[in-house]
Amino acid sequence: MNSKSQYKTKQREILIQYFKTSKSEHVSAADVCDYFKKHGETIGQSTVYRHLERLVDEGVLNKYSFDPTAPACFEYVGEGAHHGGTCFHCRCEKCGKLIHLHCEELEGIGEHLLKDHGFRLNSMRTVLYGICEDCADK
Amino acid sequence: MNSKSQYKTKQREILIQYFKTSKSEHVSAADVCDYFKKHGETIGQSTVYRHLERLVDEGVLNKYSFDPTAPACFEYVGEGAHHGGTCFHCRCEKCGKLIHLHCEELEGIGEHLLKDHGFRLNSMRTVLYGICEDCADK
DNA sequence: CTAAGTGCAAAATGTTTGCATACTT
DNA sequence: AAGTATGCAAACATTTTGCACTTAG
Repeated sequence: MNSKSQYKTKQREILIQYFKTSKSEHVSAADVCDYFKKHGETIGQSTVYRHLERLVDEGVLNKYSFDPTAPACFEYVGEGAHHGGTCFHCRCEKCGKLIHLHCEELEGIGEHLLKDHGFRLNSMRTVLYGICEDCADK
Repeated sequence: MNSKSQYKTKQREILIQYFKTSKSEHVSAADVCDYFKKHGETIGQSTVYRHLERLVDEGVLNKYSFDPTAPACFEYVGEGAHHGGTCFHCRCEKCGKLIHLHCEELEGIGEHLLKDHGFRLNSMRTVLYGICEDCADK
């Protein structure tokens, strides 16, 4: 967690601002690029990746990488309020939909794993696979 | 989970045999290719990927990926129902160790997900990531 | 004979890197 | 001026796809 010294640049400011105001929990590097374009600003993808990586290091963002195929996504977790608890992701094996879950009952399994199995769950990185409601109906 | 009809080909036989006898829990697509080469057999990478994907669908293999950068790994989990209850896998992010869990408490989350979130969990395919006891001590 | 499987090479995807230029301090 | 940051394009690594050929049934 080494927040290296850095300059205050336009790109960094906009990028952080975007995450702060973004409600989406699944922001990808491409999303960031699009956002800049839409607002008449420019940013190179390398810059995006470099910032994202650093912000994850700094603990400002969480990174979720599930599938090597799909793009990784990022979520703002900086000093703000945000969900106090663990966050889980469910991936539908049929349609590929990603579901973001904040659920108290699920949080219990983290504690359970630690107490009974000595395993410190990283919910950030864990994905629960299965079939979503929509696909199950078919 | 549709085990489509398929022909019995040399490639498929060797591939399955390899997984059955392989103790390694992290076999990548590249590993499979290497194995074939070492044994004087040939297999195209496309064929490898196509088989792997299908075998995962069939529940013969378990697939997990940590990093979008790194290759996905596969593990043989057998064809039959084997272990009676739900079986979860925990993967240590540090040492890569894979822990097999049979735990009633964890089985509850499958039901919970279905009831409260309409999500039909496939524990076969799900991997819980985190830090194992040994690594946490350091 | 037909449908499925195979292999090669090319394409697609997501991410990283090299390097010359521009910006912060 | 010194040290970062940026952006483009090229490089990378893994996985997927198009297509002609082969093989199992």
